[in-house]
Amino acid sequence: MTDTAPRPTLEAVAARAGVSRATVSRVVNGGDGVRDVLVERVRKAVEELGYVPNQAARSLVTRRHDAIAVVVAEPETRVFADPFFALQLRGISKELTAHDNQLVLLLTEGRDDHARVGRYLAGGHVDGALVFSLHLDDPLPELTQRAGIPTVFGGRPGWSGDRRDVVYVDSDNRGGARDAVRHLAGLGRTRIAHITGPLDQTSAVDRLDGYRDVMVDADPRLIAESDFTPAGGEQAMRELLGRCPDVDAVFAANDLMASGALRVLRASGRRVPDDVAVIGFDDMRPVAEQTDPPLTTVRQDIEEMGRLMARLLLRGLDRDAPREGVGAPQSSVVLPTTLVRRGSA
Amino acid sequence: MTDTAPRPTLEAVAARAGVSRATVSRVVNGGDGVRDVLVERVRKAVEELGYVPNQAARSLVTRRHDAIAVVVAEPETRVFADPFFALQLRGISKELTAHDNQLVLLLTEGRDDHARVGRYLAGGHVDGALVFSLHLDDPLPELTQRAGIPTVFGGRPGWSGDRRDVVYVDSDNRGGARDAVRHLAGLGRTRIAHITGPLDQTSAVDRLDGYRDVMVDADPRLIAESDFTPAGGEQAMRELLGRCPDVDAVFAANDLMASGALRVLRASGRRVPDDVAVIGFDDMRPVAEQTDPPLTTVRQDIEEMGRLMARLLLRGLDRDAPREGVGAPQSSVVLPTTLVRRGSA
DNA sequence: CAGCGCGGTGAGAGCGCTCTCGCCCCCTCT
DNA sequence: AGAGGGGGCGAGAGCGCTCTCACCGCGCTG
Repeated sequence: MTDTAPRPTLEAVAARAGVSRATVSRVVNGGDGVRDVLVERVRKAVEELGYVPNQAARSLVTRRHDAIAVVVAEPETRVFADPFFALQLRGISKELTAHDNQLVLLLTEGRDDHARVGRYLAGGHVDGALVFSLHLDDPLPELTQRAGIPTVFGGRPGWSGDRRDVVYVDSDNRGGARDAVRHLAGLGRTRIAHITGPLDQTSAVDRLDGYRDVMVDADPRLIAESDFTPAGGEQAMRELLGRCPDVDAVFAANDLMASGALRVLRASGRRVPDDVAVIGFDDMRPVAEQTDPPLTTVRQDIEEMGRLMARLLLRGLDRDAPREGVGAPQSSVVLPTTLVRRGSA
Repeated sequence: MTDTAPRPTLEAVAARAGVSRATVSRVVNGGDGVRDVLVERVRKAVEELGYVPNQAARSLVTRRHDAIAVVVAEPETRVFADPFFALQLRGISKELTAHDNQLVLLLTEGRDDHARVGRYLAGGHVDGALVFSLHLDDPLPELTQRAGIPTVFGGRPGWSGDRRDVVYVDSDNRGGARDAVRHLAGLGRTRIAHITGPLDQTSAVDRLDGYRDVMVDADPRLIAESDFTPAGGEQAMRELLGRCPDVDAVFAANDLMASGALRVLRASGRRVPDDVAVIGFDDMRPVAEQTDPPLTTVRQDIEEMGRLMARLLLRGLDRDAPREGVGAPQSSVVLPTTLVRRGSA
């Protein structure tokens, strides 16, 4: 933990190369309009001195930071504790890195933190924000809006229905759910139950809608509201079994709940998929592949979602484009899902 | 995505409050040595104008950034895809937030990225770094060292043996492993096998060492080298069963491998824990609780590790302390582990 | 051959903030 | 009551960079 040596400045490089600061600056930022001889000389000086531009000084004048905030609200840290978020983050990171942007991670817990995040975003530390806020009543979207900072959401924000300028990236939750339920129907199942996620999250709502799209007049008793956890899945499955002992298929809104359902089904003496077919959602490998039988599920390309979010945001920033294009809203993207067949259905 | 309105500057606040820039600055930074009347007036002006300090300008002169880099190397993104890393990140985030520091996340993939990270760290964007680099040959430690930036490692770095000034936070992998194996021995098991992680990671090595501490002259055939994945665990378990059909206990270096081993054991007709007792490591809930039977395992307080890393680093930065304390190496911390008994042993 | 244009370069003015000084005023001490 | 001291405040000099603008010299045109 040694103290850092005094870092060389532009001035120093200029002196060594025998040119002006302006020229060094030009070279460092691309070198257009500078004779090759000088470019070479400056490069050499930079190399020898180990010069690295001071980002603070640069930002001060350019008003750019080449940094993007990724905001994750506490409720999401559940999501965050599963690979879902990690993969998304990885996608984001890859894309940002490719464009020389830094990733500033903001995790929030509760109300106070929202204020803090708002202050941070408004503080002009970052050029844009990627926000994970899948809850209906989340204040985050409002917040970034007010901070006047370009934002792309991960997952459809709950209140976005009426706002045209909200940009988000989401999986086709509804379509994926439809595929799953259709697959079950195609298997000849008729008593198809659904275990929902928490209905204050758009993803859960959309999956339920997809289920309803296919099961147009489903017995309402075939729907059990749950919470995306394995324990919740067990609980919901027990309820379903109690209400409708004749259920012959279950579509759970995520793999975790499906795994819980699987256990309950087995404990009840039912065979999967023979007596009851089961489909999950997410394709969380560690879970889906380890269940018995392995879980048939709906896969979404999570890493791609992250990458896309970043891409959309950066494009929206549109830094080198004609002025009028700046901050122009991109349109949202909904990524397709695919059904992954394993043993459970 | 509206363009940001021109943000008010210190100057503007000063004008509105009828004081000098210096006074506003004083108030914004704590307000010592300013009369209450003025403090109040400035506060009001700040409020009305919605003033937020420009961090770039501030950093330019203070040479502080109140930002910490968290560096995760690609090989770790495996780890990263499990809750382990997410939790650690959460701990880090909490601690940093509490001290008004930002978290800049750097994920690296391959050699090129190392250069990039090196440049970034050297670029003076952050005040310190938290590095996850558990591999024996990892260049990252070297890198932060050269960048002259205070660093705390997550997990004992491979080459740290001879370096006194390396600070890290780790779990007591060796002790935890000892506890696990002792527990198995206490159960009366004598043919206790060990499935290792990849031995280029210190955590895997340490767990193996712990195993050996107890099984002083263990049959070498009872040790199978693996890779921390479920598939690897299956493979290793098959090998073990082939070599030593009489094995009556298995200590796997993580839960994922233990879950794989469990499956193989069951497939081989053995009963767990009756015929073969199994213990994992990590206490990755989603895995450990879902196996059949639920996995007995060694828990580490992951979030606390993260928090501790951040705390150690911030303390090392020691910004407000007497000059001589700055950058003083803190000592490393090794967190205790606890055995969590479930059904498998 | 004068004049124009243009690519290439340097000088210098900030960007918004912190921090050191020095000034002023008021309070205390003798 | 005068001198000395100290707390409170403002002036101003940068921090390291970018960017505009003016300048210089060249080759070209008329």
